Amino acid sequence: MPRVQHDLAQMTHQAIRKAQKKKDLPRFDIPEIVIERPKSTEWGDYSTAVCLAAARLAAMAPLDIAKQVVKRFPKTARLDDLSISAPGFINFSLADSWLQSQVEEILAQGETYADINLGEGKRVQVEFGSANPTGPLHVGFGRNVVLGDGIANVLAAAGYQVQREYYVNDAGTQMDLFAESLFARYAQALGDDTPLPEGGYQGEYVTRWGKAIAQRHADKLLGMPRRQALEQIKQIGLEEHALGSVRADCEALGISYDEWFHETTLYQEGQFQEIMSLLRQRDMLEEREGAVWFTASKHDERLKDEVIIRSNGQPGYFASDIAYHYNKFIERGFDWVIDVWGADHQGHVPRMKAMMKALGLDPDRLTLILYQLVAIKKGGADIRLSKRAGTLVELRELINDVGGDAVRFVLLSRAADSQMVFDVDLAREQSDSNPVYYVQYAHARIASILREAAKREFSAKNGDVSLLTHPAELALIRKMVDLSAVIEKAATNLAPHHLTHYAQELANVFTLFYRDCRVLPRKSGDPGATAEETAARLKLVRAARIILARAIHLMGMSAPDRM
RNA sequence: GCCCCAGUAGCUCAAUGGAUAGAGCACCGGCCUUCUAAGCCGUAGGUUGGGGGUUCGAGUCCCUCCUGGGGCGCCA
Repeated sequence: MPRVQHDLAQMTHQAIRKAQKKKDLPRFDIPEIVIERPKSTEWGDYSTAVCLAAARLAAMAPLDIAKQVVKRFPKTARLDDLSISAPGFINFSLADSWLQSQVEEILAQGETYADINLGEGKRVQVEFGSANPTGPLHVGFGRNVVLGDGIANVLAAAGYQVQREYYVNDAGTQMDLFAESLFARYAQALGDDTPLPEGGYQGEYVTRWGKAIAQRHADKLLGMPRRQALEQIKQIGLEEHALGSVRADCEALGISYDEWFHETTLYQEGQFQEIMSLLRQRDMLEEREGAVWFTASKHDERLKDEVIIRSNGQPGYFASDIAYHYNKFIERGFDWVIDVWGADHQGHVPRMKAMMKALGLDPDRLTLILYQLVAIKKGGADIRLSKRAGTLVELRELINDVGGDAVRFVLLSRAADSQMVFDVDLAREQSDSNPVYYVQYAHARIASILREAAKREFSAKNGDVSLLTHPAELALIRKMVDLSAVIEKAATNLAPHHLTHYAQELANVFTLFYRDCRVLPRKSGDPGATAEETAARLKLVRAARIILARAIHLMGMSAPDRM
């Protein structure tokens, strides 16, 4: 758990304080100390610009402040060089001996080496996916699940206790409409001329599912009263088809949920009534025009009131959301809840925050992650996605063509805020040059070296890590040590896309090491490596495999031994 | 009209307010007798949409304009 930047910031702080005590520096409030990775290696491994920020406060030149800080800097075996560069940066360089020791450390700790304890065991729920279960997932929802699962992975590595949940919207009008559409296709498959309902689901898959149900259940449903038949076909469509395909897609992408939470359960056991009376007590409800409204405008003038129970007596989606979040926080006691939504739900965010206040909960305990919708390009043309109109590009189709890992990598590699254009044809064409293979290939290469070493009976056992002095070896270790910082950055910003960049960099420095440093001796001619080097490098290679596999697993992908 | 998000290399995208803005793809030129060539090396590519401001320092923060995406339902 090497939180190098964190520790350096503390040490810098100590140094400034000490210099102030000794009157080498005047008294001033120490600004936040940010330790960063400089772009060029000539500035060392880490640097800070705190002296520039302090110049005005101290009424001194940044360079002079830096000299005092360096003079008072605590001794540490971790660093072997402290330097100052104009106009007042302090540059830190990690000691080779410390870097080498990390190889042993990684071998001892395994894949949890880079984990940190930011979360201190707090219970966090990440709810993602949660598409209406009225059809197969399309590419846009692929982004949702990949982002959500990536966030969950990163938070788990950062010391949170994470629960992954899919909210199944199995109540409400969309579901009824879906049931009616499905019933029509089912009846049609049996030669009964039932028309699609107005505004019904037109997608080809509804026909397909209708046919399948007709085959499996014959005309059983046609004989029932319509109400009962719709209820039955809703259940069949949901469990056997819609959720079944969601589960299969998630599996193909390497995603598994802890809980599939059904909306309908919110309306059982009187839970919903409880919440309504709670809101009534807090004077957040009002009856108007035959409906029950949530009076968000009482708390914040900028907000609009929202219908909770429609004039037809049916609760709306917001009613479910209130009950659902009451359940998350109060019934199940999560410390923090993260919901992952498409940007088309952005207007909903302020109401959710108002709801938290109305329930007497700190709004900061609920984080809404919004990702920009995926634009699809196919055959050179932009496609407008609509599940009801049946113009979606199925995620399954893409996974079959390109593979789950490649789809996942592409969808993960962009920040949630970026409006990504997914060119389906290009993704297929370039599937061979997808960076995911570069990363996995590096892992397979490592596995290959270790296989060969075992076959030729070379062992890392007595390897002396202090022999790892080649620039390519040290560069590799530096990058491995950096994983903690990447986890921290991804966890604090809820931005797992950093992992994809890190994995590529790590694969790259490994490949350069592979090019420059022979691990196993050649069988003829110049062996390329002494017995001692082989043993030490085998240790390094094993450690590299651990860190690379960790990065790959955090992205939810497989780390193959052969390709 | 109001609100949210974005605009960075030919394309797809990175870059906790820091030093010379980086990758991948595509293009061009080299490299397999060696632990995996799904690889390596090299060349080229930029007024970070325009303008103003804050700051020692701005792709990043603020204002404004332009362009694109999304939202402003008793749908979810």
